[in-house]
Amino acid sequence: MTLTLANANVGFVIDVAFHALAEPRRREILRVLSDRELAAGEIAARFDVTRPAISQHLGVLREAGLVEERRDGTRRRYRVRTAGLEPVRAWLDGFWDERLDALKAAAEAEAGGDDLG
Amino acid sequence: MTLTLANANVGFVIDVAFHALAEPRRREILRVLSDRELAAGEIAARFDVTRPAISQHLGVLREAGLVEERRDGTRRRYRVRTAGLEPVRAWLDGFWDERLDALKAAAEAEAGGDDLG
DNA sequence: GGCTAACGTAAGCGTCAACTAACCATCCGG
DNA sequence: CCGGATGGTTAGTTGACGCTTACGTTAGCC
Repeated sequence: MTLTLANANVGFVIDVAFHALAEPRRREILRVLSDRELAAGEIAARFDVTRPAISQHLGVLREAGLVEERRDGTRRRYRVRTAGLEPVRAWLDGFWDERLDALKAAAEAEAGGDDLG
Repeated sequence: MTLTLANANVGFVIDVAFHALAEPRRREILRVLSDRELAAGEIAARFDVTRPAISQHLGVLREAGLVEERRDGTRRRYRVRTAGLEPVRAWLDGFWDERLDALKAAAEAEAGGDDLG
């Protein structure tokens, strides 16, 4: 309601994704999981922080749809969910397109609109 | 020094960029600036928060290399700096490539390595 | 059933970030 | 020079976040 943009539904997903990616540790977790599936303890073993900290990070990544959880006995294997990165890429692409369109329109307007052919 | 990764120099730039983009208000500022150049007051007039808040956001965006400042009398016109978004895109692309390479290698290894030709 | 391993969760704590209010700096017209 | 306009800066507050310690939960094994 604050702005005129329709950021009621779409903006939330993008916000969660960017928020999750803003933390360097979470990006490193994604990098570690990029090529293989690992259990929570195996992930935590690669960092200096305690295991609960990693668990909380995994929870944030899971809420953002960036990782997927698969239960295997007492283990919980985590794997990257590629679809979760699409909102971010879509935001970047949309930004680019919007900008290019505006620049092209501005160039045409400045030239008088007779340089199309 | 915390990890074995060489995130001393490159990681900092990416961190600053992601941190700047993590704030929804700053992403909206970039959207507003995507098609036109605006002064600080004109930007602030489009939001509910006070001008100092916008000024601080603009400072963060400037430090992250996402916007450019151009002085014009007492006015300060701000414009999007496209190059600032490249580290983010590079991170996403690098993540994709790394992941695809690992998956391809895993598939070849699982097949026995004789399915190359 | 008891024991251990693997994990998530809750409470508490220190730190950082976003916001507001008040202040300071710069530029321009009279 | 003076007054208003534009806008960055500082001090202080509030809320969120990441981390640790302690505890609860589930699965497998004897």
